[in-house]
Amino acid sequence: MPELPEVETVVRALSPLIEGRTLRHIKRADAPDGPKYLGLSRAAGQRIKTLTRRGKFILMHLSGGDTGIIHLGMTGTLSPSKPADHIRVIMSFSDGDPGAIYFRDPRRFGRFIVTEGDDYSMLPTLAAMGPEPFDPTFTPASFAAACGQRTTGIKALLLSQRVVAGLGNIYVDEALWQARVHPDSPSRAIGKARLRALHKAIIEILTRAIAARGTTLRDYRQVDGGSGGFGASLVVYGHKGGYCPRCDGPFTTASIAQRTSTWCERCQIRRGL
DNA sequence: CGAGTGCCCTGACAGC
DNA sequence: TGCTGTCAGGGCACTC
Repeated sequence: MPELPEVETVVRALSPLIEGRTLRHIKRADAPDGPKYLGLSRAAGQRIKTLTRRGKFILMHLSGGDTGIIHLGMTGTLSPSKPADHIRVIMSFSDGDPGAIYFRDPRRFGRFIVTEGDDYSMLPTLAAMGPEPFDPTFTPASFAAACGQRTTGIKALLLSQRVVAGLGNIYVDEALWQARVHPDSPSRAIGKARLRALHKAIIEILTRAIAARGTTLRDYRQVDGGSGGFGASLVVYGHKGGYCPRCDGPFTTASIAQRTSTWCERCQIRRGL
């Protein structure tokens, strides 16, 4: 559930708490390392230089040159106060306050991997990640070029992270509605005008969602436990059975790209324009 | 290599 | 009340 705005909100809150501090211990709380939890012990003794975000991944840049990579999955949270249950990783610090950061993840979709240097090969999605939506290289022209090469439906393409980083099910549906593009449009069949509109909608919606500190549906929480404020601004996501505020057409809900999708069949078109 | 499918996992919720 | 069944979905392994 955490998508780019939620992860960005977490990074902004967490950075001042941990940047510049040295990790004393870092360990799994409930089980030995598995494929989703690798190399944690490498990070012990290293200082966290900076905390950044790439798509939905959180990157801890360590003084020894290694990188701690955290993905919150569906239900992951990072918190300075100790959760009651489902703690997966504990990072403790040599001194200072807070004394530790807890990674909680009830549904176990999250990951926490410490790599040597910046070797992302064990995380293929991160390794093949498209441009950040706010990066100057993400332009209408570059977006159109990337879409023009693919036969996949636009929703599947956006969820793949390869054309632009950070979108998940919520913001994809919102951006497609705003740009009047059908989620099942073959990406190369979308006309220039709507591709341009979609590029703009992606940036606009993510900007607004970050300003609202993300969307809280069920699980996502800010570092301080608070909820995100973007939920009231959602037009299509979660509005199954509702009506389009633009044309009054009934919303359609069905599975597209293995995700529950809601759209307006009347004003979101499949090809052209 | 691109495209499509199944799986992981557990809490929330609906229905009986 | 308490049980059962369904749903939520990001990323990855796997197949064709």
